Amino acid sequence: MNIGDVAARAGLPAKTIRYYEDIGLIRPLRSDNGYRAFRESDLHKLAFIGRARGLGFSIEECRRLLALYDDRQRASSDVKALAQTHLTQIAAKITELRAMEATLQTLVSACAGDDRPDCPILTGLAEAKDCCG
Amino acid sequence: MNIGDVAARAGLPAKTIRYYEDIGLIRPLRSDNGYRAFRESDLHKLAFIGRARGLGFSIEECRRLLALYDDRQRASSDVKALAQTHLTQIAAKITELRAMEATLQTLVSACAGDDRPDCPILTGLAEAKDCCG
DNA sequence: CCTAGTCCTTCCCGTAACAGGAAGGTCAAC
DNA sequence: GTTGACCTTCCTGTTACGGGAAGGACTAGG
Repeated sequence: MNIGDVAARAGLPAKTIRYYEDIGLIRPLRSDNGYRAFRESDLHKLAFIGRARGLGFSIEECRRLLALYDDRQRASSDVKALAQTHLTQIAAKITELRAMEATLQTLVSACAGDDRPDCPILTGLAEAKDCCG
Repeated sequence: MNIGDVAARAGLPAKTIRYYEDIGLIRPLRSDNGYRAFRESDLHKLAFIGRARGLGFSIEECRRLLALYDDRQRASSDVKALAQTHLTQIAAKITELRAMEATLQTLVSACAGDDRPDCPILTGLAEAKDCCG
């Protein structure tokens, strides 16, 4: 398989796949013409990475997940710990975003949004309030 | 005021303040010794930017917000539109994160997390399911 | 006056995870 | 044999700074 084929099948841009090879996530073979020659196992790994990335795992976390996946002796507790940590970070991010959303929604709701210059959003940003830490 | 003073008062690292000058967000004066000489108005702007960043506005959005703040002729609708757009993006990000959270939570809950190798998290990532698009 | 310590300056590299694009080799088809 | 679609490497740019080096400036103490 050439890179275009795996890109289509894994749902990843060719650029991304080359990048993953650069950083050592995958190690495709090479054809005589210099083209990357992907095996089914490479495609499988790329799909795995793509799904992990889709769940918000960083590249380094993906690397660890792949290592655990390859390790038949792993303990599921190791995988679970990794996932749980990530889950906690996601929850924290959601909390942070919701706080932003609430504050901003308050400011936006207070703004007339007409052609006059008075704007509670701007004054809210200009004045130190309890709003933003 | 030297940079250390504004940094303390605005709650921003000196590095960040220099960066903001680099990209033209602020234009402090210079003392004879070459030190940046900040006015109260510079401090005010920095605090404004700090709060806007705290609400998740990008640097370019902060630049526009500052321009609107400086423009006494602005229409509050312009400010509101900017904020509303950002609010929509925040909401979209929250939705995305919640989807990740739900999927990942399902996988984590299904994982025994013991010393055995069987792991639904890994198999979930390895198999194409409806889970991750 | 000298020195130590704390401030300030500029400059350059590194981050995460790629995207865009240039310059050029390869291959399949007409 | 010449398009056109593919592939290659390499280099730059992105966001919003942080770390740290090399060196000048200022303050307090002896």
